[in-house]
Amino acid sequence: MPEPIESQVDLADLPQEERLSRMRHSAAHLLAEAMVELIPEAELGIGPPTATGFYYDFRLPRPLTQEDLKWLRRRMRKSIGRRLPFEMASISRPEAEERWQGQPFKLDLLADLEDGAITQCTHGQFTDLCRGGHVNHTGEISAFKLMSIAGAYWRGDEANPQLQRIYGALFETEEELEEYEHQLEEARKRDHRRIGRELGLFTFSDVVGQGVPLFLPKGETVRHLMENYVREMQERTGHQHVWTGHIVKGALYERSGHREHYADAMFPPMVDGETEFLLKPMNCPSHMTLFNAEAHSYRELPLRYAEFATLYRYEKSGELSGLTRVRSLTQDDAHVFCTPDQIQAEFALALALVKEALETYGFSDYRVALSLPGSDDSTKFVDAPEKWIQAVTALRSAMEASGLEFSEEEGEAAFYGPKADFLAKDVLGREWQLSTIQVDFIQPGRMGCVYTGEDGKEHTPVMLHRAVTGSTERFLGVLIEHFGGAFPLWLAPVQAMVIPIADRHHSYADEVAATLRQAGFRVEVDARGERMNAKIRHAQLQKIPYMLVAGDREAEAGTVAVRVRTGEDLGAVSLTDFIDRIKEERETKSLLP
RNA sequence: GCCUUCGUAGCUCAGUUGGAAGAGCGACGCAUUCGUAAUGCGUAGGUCGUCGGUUCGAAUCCGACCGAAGGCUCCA
Repeated sequence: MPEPIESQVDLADLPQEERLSRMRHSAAHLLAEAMVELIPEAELGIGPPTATGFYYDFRLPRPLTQEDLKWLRRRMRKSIGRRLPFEMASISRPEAEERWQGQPFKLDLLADLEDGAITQCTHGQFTDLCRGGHVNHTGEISAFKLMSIAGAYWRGDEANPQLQRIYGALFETEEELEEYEHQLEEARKRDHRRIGRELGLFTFSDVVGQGVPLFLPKGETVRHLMENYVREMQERTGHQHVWTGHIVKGALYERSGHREHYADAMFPPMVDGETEFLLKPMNCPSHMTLFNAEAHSYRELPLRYAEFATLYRYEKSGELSGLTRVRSLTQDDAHVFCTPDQIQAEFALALALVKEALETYGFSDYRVALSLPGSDDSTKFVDAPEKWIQAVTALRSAMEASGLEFSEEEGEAAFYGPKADFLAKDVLGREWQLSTIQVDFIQPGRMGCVYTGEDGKEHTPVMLHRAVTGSTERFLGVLIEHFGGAFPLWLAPVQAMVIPIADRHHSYADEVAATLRQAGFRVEVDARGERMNAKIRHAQLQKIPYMLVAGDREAEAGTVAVRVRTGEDLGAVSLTDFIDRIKEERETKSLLP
């Protein structure tokens, strides 16, 4: 017989996170209950809480519809109204196996549980295998909504059956739920794919192929500015830029070890007689080849190679998404060859670059995840225990020296070494992995990289991999959403729109534009046969930082009437004063307006 | 790659039970020459994603393929 476990809690005493998590998990139980009623042959997977709600996975004889979601929600609400207690009980393995006979996923879960640690949870007529964490009764479940239906593999493994997952959102109050839906709506409005089209930045075409973004002139302008910024930063910090082409012999990646680990993610080879070429999916082997082209002394180290390289990765078709997940990407990649003693200083330098860049772009809120090798999976990581210890120790002490907060994540390292990944929060609070710094004790040895040390003997350098913005495409996608398309002046593809009020002001408008261009600004004149109001509206929608209205008064006085895209009206400003203002903004990379 | 949904004009979207392809915005033309978020009138623009099938007849029903979105998985 199941043995009851007392689990009364006073919800008000719990921290909000815990309270929400209990409500969300409990709601998942109601969903499963409702599903079993709707489709009795449903096979149940798992139903955990998530950051915004919960989900439950089911194997079903038919696809779910939107109508089903409505029905399920109504059924769940009914259970809430009944204020049914959630009763936890301990249960023996034979009893559990008996109860979940015909529920293959529950039996699968059961197999992983220790005897004596098997518990179930019952509310009303429904009992689920469950480790606990509920509210006291169904009436304590608050505002929720069933959001979407998605496919998900059992235990997240492609080799397992695919289940249907229902996602729900749950918050403590209706207002918070609405707020969450509002946030989703805001995110949709800021979607970089939508803004990219509206602002004429980039496009995709099935004629060219999946996952290859095509940049229109305005989008290319922004890309170029982003790259220039990193290039300038790299030059001033002792990096040397290199260039290594687009294809590489397959054999090089066999030697480096990449082919073994990433074969699935490379495009199929091009074959020329006996030789296979691959589209370059990463730069490290090319940069190590460059390193090997010359003899190196310890006096030259650290040697920092940087490249803006277009890489090609065969992402599976279902993984592609706008600019954030593409098949052709440009990496602001750098490889630093150094001695073990220099790791800490080089890491600090890389960190300084990353910090500066993230802050310049207005990502003031970011955290660092230290990705370490897992203890169990020997195939995923190169087997060289003492080198891993060395690399992890170096990275950890460098992180500690930096004073930045960081978390450690097991099993997330690259095959050749640990990584420090930078996760930045955008204005909507979403987290994006952007920059990365990695320590590599493995590849330089494999590739035969050596330098002559002070002792006159050959030594293998350590290599740091580092990307400031990661992929330009991805970073741009994130930036578009972060700024909602309203780029700061230094990045804006069009920095000012001159708006002549009537045709007779065109020549003055052209003069104004010419003067600004002379000062190095990107300016357009709206010479359409439209009214001034329409031109202002157009410039506003294009998120152009400054609108310069040019009419009789301005032409007379040699001024422009400046409207900022925030709506602020600066009134008549002399052209030289205006240029001073935007020069200042450009030089400081100001985040205003 | 897999699951679900979707694909109609440059964009956003209507299009009833299978019976003559529509609107708004944008583009273009003409008129208007205007003071801080949409001037008026007109014109052009579609092999209804592609291919095949069912049918007297397909945007509509069926199949395959291509592409997109949301997930799962992965990310040097």
